[in-house]
Amino acid sequence: MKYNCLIIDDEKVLADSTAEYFNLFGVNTVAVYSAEECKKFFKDDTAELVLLDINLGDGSGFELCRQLRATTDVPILFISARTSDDDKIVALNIGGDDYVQKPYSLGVLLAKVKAVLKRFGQTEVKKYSDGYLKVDFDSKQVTVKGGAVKLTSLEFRLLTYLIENEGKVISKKELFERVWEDKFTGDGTLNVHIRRLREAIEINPNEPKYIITVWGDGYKFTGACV
Amino acid sequence: MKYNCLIIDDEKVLADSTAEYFNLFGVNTVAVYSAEECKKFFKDDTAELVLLDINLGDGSGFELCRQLRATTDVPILFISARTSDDDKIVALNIGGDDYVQKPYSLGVLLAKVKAVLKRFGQTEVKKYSDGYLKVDFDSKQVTVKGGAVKLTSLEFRLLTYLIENEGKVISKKELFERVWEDKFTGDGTLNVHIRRLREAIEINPNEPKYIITVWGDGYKFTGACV
DNA sequence: GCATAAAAAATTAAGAATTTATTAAAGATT
DNA sequence: AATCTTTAATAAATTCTTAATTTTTTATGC
Repeated sequence: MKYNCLIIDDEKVLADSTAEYFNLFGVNTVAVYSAEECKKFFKDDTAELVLLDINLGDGSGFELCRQLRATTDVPILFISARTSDDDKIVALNIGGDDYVQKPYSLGVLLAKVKAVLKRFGQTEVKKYSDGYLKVDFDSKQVTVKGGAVKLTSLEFRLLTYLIENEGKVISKKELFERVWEDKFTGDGTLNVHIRRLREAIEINPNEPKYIITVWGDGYKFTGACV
Repeated sequence: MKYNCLIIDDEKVLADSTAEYFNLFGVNTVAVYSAEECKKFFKDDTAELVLLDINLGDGSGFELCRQLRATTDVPILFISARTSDDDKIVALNIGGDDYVQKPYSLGVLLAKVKAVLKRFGQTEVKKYSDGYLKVDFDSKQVTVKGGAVKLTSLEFRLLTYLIENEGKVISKKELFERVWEDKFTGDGTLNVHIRRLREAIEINPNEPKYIITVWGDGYKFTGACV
C-alpha cells in the first residue's frame, strides 16, 4: 500500500498523535518506532514522504537515511530536538530534504508536509507503459501483452531501477549498490536475474529489446520498443 | 542567464553577504532588494531556486510569491524574522516550499539550498554533438550521420576522454593512465584502438578529421569538424 | 634540395583473455 | 513445503592484445 507519509520516531506518543493529526487532515500517514520497523515497512509498502527522527532507539536516523537513499528517492524530512547547526548540515548533506526542529507545531508541520506532497506528488512517475509492457510501480504489477506476469520482489526492484534510469547504462556495481543494497553476491547472481527478467518480459529472451547488455559496462533499459 | 539562486531581501547587507557566501561555495547566486527588481530579473534571467523575504520595502513577499507562481514553478523558500505559526502556514500554502527563520545560519541555509538544488536542479544531459557525430555519455550511444555506431567499452572510454579534453593534445602516457588505468599494454595496443575508433567515427579513417595524430606527442580530438 | 636512415605511427590478422549467457542444483527464506 | 536467491560449472560470445609488416614522418648528411 502507498501512504502519503511515514513517520519514524521512537517517541511513540508523539509519533502516533502526529500521525493521527495528519490523517485527520487528509494526509494518509502511518507511524513506526524504529529503524527495523521502517525497513520492514518498505519491503511491502511505500510512502511519498518520510519524517525521520535522528535519535532512534535502535540506531541513528542518519544511518537509516543513508540506507533508504540507497534504494529510494523519497523526500526525507528530519525531525530532531538537536539544535546544533552541524546536525542540520549533516542531515541535509546525506540526502535529507529538510530539517524540522522539535518541538514542532502540528499546523506548521502539516503545511510543510502538504507543500512537499504537492510538489512531489505530481512529478512522480508511477507507471511505465508501452503497447507491449506495462509496469505499475504502486501496485507492483507487471503486464505483458495484457497478461499479468509474476516477478519476485528482487526482480521487480531490478526492473524498477533499470526503468527509472531508462536509456542510461547502469554498471553492475551500481546495480549491486542500489538493488542489492551493497550486498555483493557475485556477477553470476546478476546474470541469472537478468536472464529471468528477460524471460519474463522480453518478446524473445534470446534477443532482448528492453534489457540491453552493454558489454564491459553493464545493462540499460530501452523503452518503447514496440 | 540562468542562476542557481536568487535572493530577494530588502536588507541589502544581509542579502549581499548571503549571496557572496553562496557564490564562494559554488552556488551561483544574485541578490535583489525589491519585488520590482525581482520581476525585472525574471524578464531576462532565471533561477533554479528563490529565497524570498516576506517583508519587502515595496510590498509583501506573499504577494510576490503569488505572482511568481502564476508563471513559474521554481522552488521558493521564504525567509523571515516573523515567528508566528500562521505566517509559516500561509507561506507554505500559497506555494512556498519552505520557511527559514531569521536570523539564519549561513552554513545551514547553504546546506538546505544545496539540497533543494540537488533535487530540483535540471539534470544536464551530457552529450557531444555536431552535424555529423553525436555522443551520448549516459546511454553510451554514438551516432554518425544519424546511424548508430557500435563501440566497445574501451573504445568508448577512449573517445570520451579525448572529447572531454577537446582541442588538447593528450600524450599516450596520459591515455594509458586515464583510459587503461595505468595498465600499460604497449603502444601497439593504443594504435589499434585509435584505428578502430577512426574507422567507427571518421568520414574517411585514412584522413582523420576528429582524432588527430600529433607526431611525437599523442592525439587530440578536434570537434565541430563538419 | 634530395636521398637515406631512423623513429613513430598505421595496418592487419590471429589467438589470448575477458565478459556474459545458460543451466542445473544447492542453499535460504517465508 | 514452496518459493526465491545464490552458487557453480560450462558454453558462447565479444573484446583486447600481440606481433609482424607496412607506411608515414622526421632527421641527417651530401
